[in-house]
Formats: sequence, C-alpha cells, structure tokens
Amino acid sequence: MIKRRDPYHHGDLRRALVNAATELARSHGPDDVILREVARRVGVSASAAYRHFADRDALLAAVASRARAAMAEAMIDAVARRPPIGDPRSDAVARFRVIGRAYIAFALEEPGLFRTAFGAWPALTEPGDLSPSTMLIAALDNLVATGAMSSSRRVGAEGAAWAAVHGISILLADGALGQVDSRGRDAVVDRTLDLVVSGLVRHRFIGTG
Amino acid sequence: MIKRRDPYHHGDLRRALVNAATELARSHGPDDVILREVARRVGVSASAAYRHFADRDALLAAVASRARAAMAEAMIDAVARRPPIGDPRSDAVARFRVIGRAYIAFALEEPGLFRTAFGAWPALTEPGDLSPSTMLIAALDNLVATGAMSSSRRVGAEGAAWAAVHGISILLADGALGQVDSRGRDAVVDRTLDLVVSGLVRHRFIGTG
DNA sequence: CGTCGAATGTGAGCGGTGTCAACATTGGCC
DNA sequence: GGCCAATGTTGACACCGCTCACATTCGACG
Repeated sequence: MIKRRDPYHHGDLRRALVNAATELARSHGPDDVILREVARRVGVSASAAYRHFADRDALLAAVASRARAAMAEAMIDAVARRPPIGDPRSDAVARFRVIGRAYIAFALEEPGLFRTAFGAWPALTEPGDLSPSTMLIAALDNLVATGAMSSSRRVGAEGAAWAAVHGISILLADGALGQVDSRGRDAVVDRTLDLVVSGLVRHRFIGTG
Repeated sequence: MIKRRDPYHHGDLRRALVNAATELARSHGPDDVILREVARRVGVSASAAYRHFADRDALLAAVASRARAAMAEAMIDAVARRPPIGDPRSDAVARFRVIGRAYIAFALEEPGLFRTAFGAWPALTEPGDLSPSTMLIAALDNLVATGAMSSSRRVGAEGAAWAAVHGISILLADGALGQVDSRGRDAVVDRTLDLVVSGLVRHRFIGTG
C-alpha cells in the first residue's frame, strides 16, 4: 500500500511526533524539545499535536516513557551478552554489576534521553512496562535468590543501590566530577559499583569484575 | 541615608535580581526563573537585567552559585550543632553521616534550589567558595585523618560517596521512589548512608547513628 | 563648581514559543 | 451514499528572551 503525497491524515502521527521529539531530546535534554519544531519536522501544523497530547508535558512524558524502555532494553541486552558461567552466586554479583554498568553507560551515551527519562513529568508508568529501576531491583532479588546477599540486607537496598547508580550517572553526565577521560570514568564507575556491592553482598562472593 | 522613591538607579540591582530569581527558583526549579518576572518583581524593566547578566543562563548561574553556598552552610551548621564527643574515629564517622544527611535534607527542604544548584550552567565556581561536594570530601579526608578509613579505600571515594548522597537526594526530591512518608524517607536515607559508610569505613568504627 | 563620559535604566520591537478556537478534510459505520 | 467523529489547518493571543536606540544619573577631572 503506497502512501499518497501529503495526505491530510498522517496515519500514525502520534508515533511520528514521539519519534521527532525523541530526536530533539537526544541533543541535550527535555528543554530542547520544542513542540512547534517537532511538528515542523513531521511536516504537520503545531496544533495538530494537540489532537494526541494534552500539552507539551504530555509529549515529554511519552518520550520519557520510551526512553526508560530503551534504557531497560539496553540493560537487558548487556546481561544477555554476558551469559552466566560458574558459581551462581558470583554470577549474580557479576550480573548486578553488568546491569549497573549498563545503566550508567546509557546515561553517558544518551545523556539527553537519560535526563528526559527521569524528568518529573506525570508518571505515565504502565504497570507492565519495564523500567531501569525494575532491572536493578530484579538484579538485587537475584542476589538474594542465589544466596549472594542476605535477605536482611535486602530491605531498603533498592533505594540505596539505585541512588548510587543514578547519582554517578548524573554526576558524570553533567560533568560535575570535572573532566575525566574514559579511563577515569571507568574507574569512578567501578569504584561506585564496588561500594554498592561491598555493602550488599556477602564478602566471599564479591568478584573483581 | 534614606532612599528616595523610585530612584532611577536601583543601587544594588544585581543582588536584588539574584534574590528575586532565587525566590522563583525555590518553587520547583530553574525552569521557573523567568527573566521578565524577575525584573517585574524588582520593579525594573526587563532589559535592565542585561546590564548585569549576559543572559538568563548567567543569572541562573549566579542563583546556582548562591544555592550551593547556602547548601554548604546548612551542612556546616549541621556539624556545628552536633559537637564531637568520644572516640575521634567514631566521631569522624558520625560527622560524615551528619554531613550526608544535611546534604539530603537540603535537597528535600529546598528542591527547587537544589535542582538549580546542580544545573549544568557555566561553572562559575570561584576557587575559594565552599560547595556541598567540598564538604563531603572534607568529611572523607577526616575519616582518613582519624584512621576510621584506610587511605587505600580513600581513592576514588569522593565520586562514589557523592554519587550515593546526590542520587538519593534526587530520587527522593523527584518522588521517583514512590510516595513515602517521612519515616520511610528517613529509613531510605539511613540505608543509603549505611551502604556508603560500610563500604568505606573500617568495620569496628561503624556506629549506628 | 561645572561638564562630560561611563554606568545604569527605559521602551519599543523582533522572532520565537505554547496554547486555543474556529474551520476544513477525511475515514468508517449505518 | 450520507453523516459523525476523528484528525488536521489557519490564525490569533499572550508571553518569553534578547537587542537597540534613547534617557538618566553618578563620579571623576578640569
């Protein structure tokens, strides 16, 4: 089915708008998403966007939702690329590190999307959709399930672990730690993950990777 | 010396602008700082602001600088209100906790200023002025100086510790951890500080407070 | 003390933005 | 085939950041 030139109805304008808005958000962050520019790029009038989004914030919320999903998928891919081998408890620890590293890596590779993903928009979080924090929590539960972490240490660990991973992501993405090369960045990331792991995991299962 | 009514020259317009802008930033964050509104509140034309700031971002940078200073002072006050008593190493640990808690408390009491303080404006950080991260670093150095932390663990600890404290501040301020009452908030904060302390400090000096 | 330049403030205006209301077009359902 | 709801357009409003030409005042220097 061939599309006509400039049909009055776009077909899937909502998705197209989110696509364009996402592209704008990539440059630096949510502030770069200009509704009129989004419409312009899609080749549609600015007010057409209001048929699909209540206002600019609703559009941002949609972009944020998609960004969180992309981030979670990147984290899933990261664990998939590192199949478990060896002791399940050490594997659980390694997997947690991989998840955390993927979280941070996404923030550094796509800072604009990262900032948009965690903007304080109306939540718009479907119960079923996967989010970066959910991935982290799953990794924590896996630590308990395998016995790498005692269940007593599990309580409240979501917040603390997420805070450390999220915090280092922001500090690095915003350059708050000063200019560091990629080696220095890796060192800081590893040090942060070390801190979290050493605080959560039984010491004999702490690996170095 | 009595001020005349509506003098043509304001006298200290720059400071007045920063004051008004700070007040606006308090509501939610830097996005609430509207240059025209700032000038309106000061009772001056909008273009007058451009005699003192190159653009809106420069004004934001000034507000951010002041916000960081206020935050650092709040942290200093917090340690001052809790004078050291007892073993110097345990005291160093307690002081670190107090500093971290004060950091987080400021973020929760003044989320707008907190968000403004760490916006990615042109740094505008004088070499001498005190900043929240400097306070944290000083507390870390104090841990080493008293012997509560081994110097080997000190390397790279700034980033990790700051990340955890900063991260939990943001997550709580943005409500990313879901709605939690003040008890739950305290628990999350304590858990995060536990994580940091347990990862940094020699175990026999870890207190519970 | 007078003058004159630099500093500081004013007003109008430009291009851009989010948002809305009135109108145009179209797809799908009876 | 006709009609209604969904979807898109045009034009407008209020507001914003920023600039330019002009007005006022302060302070230094004769």
